[in-house]
Amino acid sequence: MTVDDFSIEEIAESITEIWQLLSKEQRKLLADHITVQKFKKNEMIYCEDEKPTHMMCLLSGKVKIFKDGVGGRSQIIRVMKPVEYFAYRAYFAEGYYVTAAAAFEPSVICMIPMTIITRLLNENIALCQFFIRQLAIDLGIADERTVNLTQKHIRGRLAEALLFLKESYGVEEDESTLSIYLSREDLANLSNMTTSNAIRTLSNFATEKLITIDGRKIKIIDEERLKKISKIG
Amino acid sequence: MTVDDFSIEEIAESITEIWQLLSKEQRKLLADHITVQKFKKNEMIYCEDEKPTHMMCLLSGKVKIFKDGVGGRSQIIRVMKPVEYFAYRAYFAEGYYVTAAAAFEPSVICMIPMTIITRLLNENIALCQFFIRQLAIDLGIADERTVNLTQKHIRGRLAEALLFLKESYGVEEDESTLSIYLSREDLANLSNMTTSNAIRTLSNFATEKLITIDGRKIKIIDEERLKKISKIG
DNA sequence: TTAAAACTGTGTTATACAGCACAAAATTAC
DNA sequence: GTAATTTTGTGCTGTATAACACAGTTTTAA
Repeated sequence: MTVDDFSIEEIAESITEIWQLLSKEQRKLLADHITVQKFKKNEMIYCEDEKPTHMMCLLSGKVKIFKDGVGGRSQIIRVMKPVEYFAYRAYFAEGYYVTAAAAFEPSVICMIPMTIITRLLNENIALCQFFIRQLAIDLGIADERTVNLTQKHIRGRLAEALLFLKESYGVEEDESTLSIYLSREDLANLSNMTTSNAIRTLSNFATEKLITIDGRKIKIIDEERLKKISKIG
Repeated sequence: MTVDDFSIEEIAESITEIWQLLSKEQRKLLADHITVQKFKKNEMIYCEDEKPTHMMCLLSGKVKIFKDGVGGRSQIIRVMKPVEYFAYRAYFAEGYYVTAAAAFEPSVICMIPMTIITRLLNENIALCQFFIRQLAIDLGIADERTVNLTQKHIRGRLAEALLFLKESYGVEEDESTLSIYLSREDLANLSNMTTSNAIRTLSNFATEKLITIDGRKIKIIDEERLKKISKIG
């Protein structure tokens, strides 16, 4: 049995965090309703104000969750890496999406109808608790982020964004080059600043030998000083 | 049977949203472990970095959830009114409080040990779903708020705060005076600005006949224009 | 292969907002 | 009831950061 080139075993392996919580029948129910979808670079996955129908699990690639604000300025709220779940909040809150999602890179996403999740939730306490934990963690991060984005200065915010990217997506074999290559604009949208200021501040960091930049490749040289800059704001 | 002057029936009536989800034995378990605590005006309820032990339900009074940021500047994250639940997020996320809570006014709070909640969660799906819903709603609000606080201008943020207070705590008999009397500093901390700017912008709003101010009493006169100011930022 | 579009970089200007100082008023404490 | 403290209000100054303009570079498309 396969779903769009992926065997159900492969998918189960990927979504093991949820899969292992389920009974045999529940797994069957899930397997029968899973679909897999591919997204090109920069393709939208879902849009703000849309009605949520599926929970998603990123199988491969990288995804941003963002929100368009005043004057077309976009704010990246969080980023997803494999294998993380997203797009379920709005359904649980019985509302519409307040964010949008797009692929940073070509991505493969596993889609599970929320109606199925709801059915499973009615008979599986462990699954309920999985979502409680996830939501609680994300809410804590959101509260932190609100204060950091509003109160820290530009250097602190950019330093934080770089460290955040390292933590989220890791580094290449050299142990210091960020594994994600973002445009300056995305970097700005992550750190709540204009593109010009992201460019300028990034150059300053390079001059100060905190990082090196080669196009979109960013190498973190002095993580300790970056942390300090991020902390003091 | 009473808990600090409150009969268990009175408390049950207050926390009905959770109470009605429970079986007879579960109610007994809860009732046996509930305590009630009173807080004076401005008294701290819990602090950042503390270990969470109890879920709380505000029975009467008004409470702010806030976070101290860079340079002692404090940001109000959300406000609670009776009968709302709070202080449970950190426990679910298996971490410490990332926020603090304090009483705006003399408040009475019902405390339920998280260990009891956890036990109940293991046997009560409806209760699980209650928390999933609450957390999902709060996360949506947090995401909205992040963008509003970072991107809107000062007037937009203050207008939003005033409307938010009206929505949260309602108005007095005259249908327009906000039922909560905040210091200019709290108003500033709610809207992410300095106290001086809160004062100034508030006066401007009064001059423009959007509101009237009499000490800490704020009367909303032109809600439509306020909404417009809040929306355009 | 060339044209078009998107991205990156830099300098200049404009401005929203913070920071500070100080006075008046209101509240709290003794 | 008087002093001390906190809160409110106002003006002035400084600065962080947005906004704009433009040029060079890279990527995409036809």
